[in-house]
Amino acid sequence: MTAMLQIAPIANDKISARTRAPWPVLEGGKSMPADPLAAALQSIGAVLKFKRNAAVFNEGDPARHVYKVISGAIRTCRVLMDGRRQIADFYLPGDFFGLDWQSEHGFTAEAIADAVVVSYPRSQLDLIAETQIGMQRLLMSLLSKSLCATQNHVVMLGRQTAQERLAWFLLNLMERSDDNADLDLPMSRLDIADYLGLTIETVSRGISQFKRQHLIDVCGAHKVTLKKLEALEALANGESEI
Amino acid sequence: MTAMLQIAPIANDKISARTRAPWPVLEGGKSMPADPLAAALQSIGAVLKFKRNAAVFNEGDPARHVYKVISGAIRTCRVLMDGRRQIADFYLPGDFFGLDWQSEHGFTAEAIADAVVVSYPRSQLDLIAETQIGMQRLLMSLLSKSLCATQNHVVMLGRQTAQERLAWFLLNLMERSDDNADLDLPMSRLDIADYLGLTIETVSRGISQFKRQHLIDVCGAHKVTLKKLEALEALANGESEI
DNA sequence: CGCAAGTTTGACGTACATCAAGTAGTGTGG
DNA sequence: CCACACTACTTGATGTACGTCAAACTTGCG
Repeated sequence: MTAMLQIAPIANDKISARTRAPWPVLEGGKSMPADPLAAALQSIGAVLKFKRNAAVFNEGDPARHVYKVISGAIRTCRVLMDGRRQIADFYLPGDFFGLDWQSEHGFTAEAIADAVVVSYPRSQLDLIAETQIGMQRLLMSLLSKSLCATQNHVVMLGRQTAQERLAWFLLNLMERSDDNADLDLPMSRLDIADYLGLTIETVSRGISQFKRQHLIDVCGAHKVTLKKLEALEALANGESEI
Repeated sequence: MTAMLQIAPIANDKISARTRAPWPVLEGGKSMPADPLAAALQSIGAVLKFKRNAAVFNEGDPARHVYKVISGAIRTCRVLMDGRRQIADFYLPGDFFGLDWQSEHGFTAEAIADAVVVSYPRSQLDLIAETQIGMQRLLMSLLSKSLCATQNHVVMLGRQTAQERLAWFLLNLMERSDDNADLDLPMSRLDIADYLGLTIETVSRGISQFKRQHLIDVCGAHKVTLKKLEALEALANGESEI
C-alpha cells in the first residue's frame, strides 16, 4: 500500500471556551435537571464551541475531561505517519466522548461541523462517582456502550465488504438519529471512507450503486433517505447474497 | 466476497464447573490475598475448566458473569451467517474478559487451548463496587483498557497492510507475555487470520516472509522468536517503507 | 458570479483472496 | 516403535474487490 494523501486540514481554533454552563446539559441539551445526577453534571460542565475541523483534544493529551456533544458533530481519529487515517467514531448531539479512563487520550477529537460541546472534569466525575451510585452506573454504562460499538466496528472492518460496510454505516446512523430514514450526513465522503476503512472513491461508488438499486435516495451529498431497510439490513448483517 | 468456509469446530463440553475457588485468584493466579479487594474477589470467584474449543459463553447469552483467565487461552469471536468469523480478542492468563456491562454478551468466548477460568457474578461485583471504591476503579480500568485495545484493533483493521498487521500482532503478544521475545502462540493460524481480518494463507505467507527477512525465527508453528524488534515496530506503527 | 473544495465517474493496477496441491506435525492403535 | 490417519500449515497459480490515478462534474461560499 502506498501513501494515501487524503488528510483533512486541521485548524486548531477554539472559538470560545470555558464559560460556566448557563443551561442544564444532561439529556441531549434539554432544560430542567430532573434528578441529582443531572444537577451534579450540570454544575461541573463547561460549555465549549469549536469551529469545523478544530481539535477538541489531541492524541496523547492528558485525559482530564469527558465531553458531551450538544450540537454539531465530532469525530475521533488517528493519523499514521504516512497520512493514512482511521476514524474511530462519530459523535452526534447527546453522545459522550473522550471516555479514556487512562492517563492520555488515545485519539484526536475534531469537530466535523461547527460544534458545541460540554466538558466535564474527570476528577469531579470520579469524586461524584464515589458517593453517587448513579454516576458510577452512568460511567460504566457509557464505557460499556462505547466498547460494544467499537467491537462491532471491528467485525465490520475485519470481515465485511464495501457495500456491507456502507449499509452498516447508514443503518447505524439511522438508529442514532431517532430511527428516521431521512438521514443527515454531517461528515464528508472522506470521513466516511476513513471510518469504514475504504477510500473516498469506493464510498462514492457504493452510494451510487445503492442509488441505482433503489435502496436509497440521495439529495445532495449530505442528505440520504433509506428506502429498502430490509435489503440494507440483510447486507449489514452479512447475510451475503453477493 | 464468497463464503469463507474456515470455521473452527466448536465442541460445547465444559469439563468441570462451579467449584468454590480454593485459592486466591486476583494477581494472575498467585497466592495470598493482600488487600481487601483481592479477598472480596476471591470470595465470589468460581473456578471453571474448559476443553479446547469449548464455549465459556455464547453471543446473546445473558451477561451475568465476568471472567478471568488462570491458565490456557480464550478467544472472543462472532460468526456471520455465511461462516465469516471475526475474533475480537485473545485473553491470556491474568486477563479479564466478558466485560459486557450490558444485558447480553456481544460475542462468543471459547477456549483456544484447555483453559482454567474464574467467574465472578456481576451482581456481586456491582454490589462490592457500591461500597468499595477500589472495585469501582478496577472495573473502570478494566473496561477502559479493553476499549483502548479494541480501538487500536480498529486502526489496525481499517488501515494497515497484511505485514503491518502481523508485526502489530506479534509485538502486542510480546508485550502481554512479559516482554519476552520468545513467543508462544497458543492460537492456530486460522485464529490469527480471523483476528487480523486476513486469510490463513496470507498469515502463513506473511510469517514466511518475516522468516526470510530474518525479522523472526520460527520453531514449530507455535513458537516464534522476534529478532529485529525495531523493524517490526516500524512496520506495526505504520511507518511504511513498503 | 466565480472559484475552490468536495464529489462522482472512468480506466487501470495491485494486495490479498481463492482454489488447489503438497508437506509437516500430532495423536492412535497395532 | 512404527504405520496410519488426520489436522494444521505452507506454497504456488490464478482471480477479484478495492485502491490508485486522472478528469469531469457539482456545490456552496466569498
